[in-house]
Amino acid sequence: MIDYKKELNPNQYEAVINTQGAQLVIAGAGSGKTRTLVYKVAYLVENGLMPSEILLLTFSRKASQEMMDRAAEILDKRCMNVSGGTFHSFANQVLRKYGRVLGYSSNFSIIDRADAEEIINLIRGELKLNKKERNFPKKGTVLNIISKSNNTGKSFLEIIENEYPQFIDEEEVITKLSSMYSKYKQANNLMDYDDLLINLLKLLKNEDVIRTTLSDQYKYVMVDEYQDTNIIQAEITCLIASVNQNITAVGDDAQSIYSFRGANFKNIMMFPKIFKECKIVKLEQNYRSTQPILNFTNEIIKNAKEKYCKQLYSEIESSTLPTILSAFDVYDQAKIITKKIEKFTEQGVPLNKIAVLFRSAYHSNELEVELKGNHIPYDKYGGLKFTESSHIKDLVSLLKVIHNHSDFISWVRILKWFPGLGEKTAIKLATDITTIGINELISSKFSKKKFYERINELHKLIINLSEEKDKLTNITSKAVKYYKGFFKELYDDYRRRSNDLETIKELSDKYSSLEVFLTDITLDPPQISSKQTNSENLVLSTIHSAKGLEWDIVFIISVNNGYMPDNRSFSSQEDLEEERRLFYVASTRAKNELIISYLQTGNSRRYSAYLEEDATFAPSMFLTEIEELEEIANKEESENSSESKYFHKLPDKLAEKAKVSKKFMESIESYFQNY
DNA sequence: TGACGAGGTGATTCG
DNA sequence: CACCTCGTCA
Repeated sequence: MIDYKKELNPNQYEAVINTQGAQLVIAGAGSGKTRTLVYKVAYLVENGLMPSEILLLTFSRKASQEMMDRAAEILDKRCMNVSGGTFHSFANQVLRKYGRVLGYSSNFSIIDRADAEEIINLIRGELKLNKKERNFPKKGTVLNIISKSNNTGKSFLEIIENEYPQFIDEEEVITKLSSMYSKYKQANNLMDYDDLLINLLKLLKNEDVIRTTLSDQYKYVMVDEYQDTNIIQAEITCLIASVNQNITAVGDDAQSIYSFRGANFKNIMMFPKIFKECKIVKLEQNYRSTQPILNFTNEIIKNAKEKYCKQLYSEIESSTLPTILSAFDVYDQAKIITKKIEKFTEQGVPLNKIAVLFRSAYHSNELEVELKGNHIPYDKYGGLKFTESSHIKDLVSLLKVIHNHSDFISWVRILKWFPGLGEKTAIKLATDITTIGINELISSKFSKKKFYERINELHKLIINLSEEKDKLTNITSKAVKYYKGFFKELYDDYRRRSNDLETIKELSDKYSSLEVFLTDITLDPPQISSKQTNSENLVLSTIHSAKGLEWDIVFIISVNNGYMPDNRSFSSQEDLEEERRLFYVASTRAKNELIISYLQTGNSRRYSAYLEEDATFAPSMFLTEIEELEEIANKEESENSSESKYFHKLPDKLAEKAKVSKKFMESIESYFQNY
């Protein structure tokens, strides 16, 4: 028996024991949101619900797994069997079962972003849109437009007008391309990430039997991170709860950071309107950070243009203020941060209690070099995933072809391994293979004699491996062995990459079905390449990937205009507001110490396109706009050499002289050009 | 016509 | 690091 009243504060307690009808929990950063959900799972199970009758939808698979583990710890093992996962993985489960209704067979494949881009590229080539005279959007851009339209319900025209006005004349062609893309996926039994959600919604909307069956099964529905759901997910949520209407949505409007994926925190505001008599509970006490850190984070969010009143407070006192330090440049910053980390470890702080956060994955490049040089082990989250590196995509393509012999995109990729066989020939051969069939191709008319032997050999291997019924590692091992025959020719740095091939073998070890393995690595791509990652290491992470996590000491680096906020966000107020929330999320990860660093010098070209011409490289507006900064944070200059005296902003008295100097420089430019 | 290496460039963020 | 473009060669 768990004493819920003792374990939880009054608001958390209320959120847990209220199990009838709809409930919205507005949970500020660090307010024990996860704890509340964990206890709620336990409470529901303890009070007689079958674990399978509870649906727990979370933002990442890891998050739901963790919650179930913790619930199992405080109650018992039954909590492990709660239904749950991400919206995407839930959609996958449902569609494997009922996808037939929509014309998919149950063994449909899920394509990742790279596959989707390849298909777009292919169609673009077919439509002869890749001519360089024509300034047609790149494949990634096309996919962004399509995906945004899917996830927001906005028309292509609207999106192009707002975000890509230079392509306004291409709207018609993009529409054409998009419909060909859909047809391609249908014809090949493929779904992309958006299709999973769209198709699930379609099922729930159009099929009364399926909707009723499912929503009857789930007696209680819980959705975490509701501020980061998009309109499709919100509708799915409502329909899945439509029979019993017992539902808890948890979220924080101040932490909405996924609008690029169509997330809309207005879902939170809509929720109580959709479910009548919805109870609203606010969790405002922060159990994570010290009061000085909260003073700082409250200031960040205070400047938000659209906000919903909520003032976080903490009972954790501390005399340590957040630190703001300025570094000369990225290299200087890398050195300073590394030194500080070393100092902390000397004081006995374990490395895994420290994290370095940044806006974009590549912002940590220089720091990573410095850390390696000083033998500080780290794990990096965010950015390129393991499965997105090109040698892993190679290998996975082979596995995909073994699973589905007419996977066109993967065939193209594999065929290009053969020396002398490029894009065009690969497309021709792959077309033949997937239309005529490889058996027929091999046995009869084969136009490209040159490659006959090699393709025949490859074909035999594929047939062989797709009949392999034993262990999945047998398949992956043989696939790796075959691939290694090309590997060294394909990559100069094959040594560095070669470990990853072993990792794929190890990853596949846990699986018995190739289909499940391929689905899993697409829906939940492993982040880190070295499998021996352990929790002892320092954490480097993008802010997005740090969501929901916490560390004793948090560094946020490169907090400059152009980096944080990212240069692209300067074009719209809304994007800028999201960047602010991002900075807020980053800062609220810190428990005891928050250290923010900005650069004095850098590449102002990064964002000058969006600002007035003479914009200088400057600390983030999110720092400079805080008026009481001096009182709530300590400032530190880089101790590094005399370089640190560099001014990031030209003193007024030098402005006139700077003009003279610049003019002179420009006047002599031609001499040197013609030199 | 197609393959392919060299060289430049510019980087969101995630399922 | 991945993508794009360009020049060269078969």
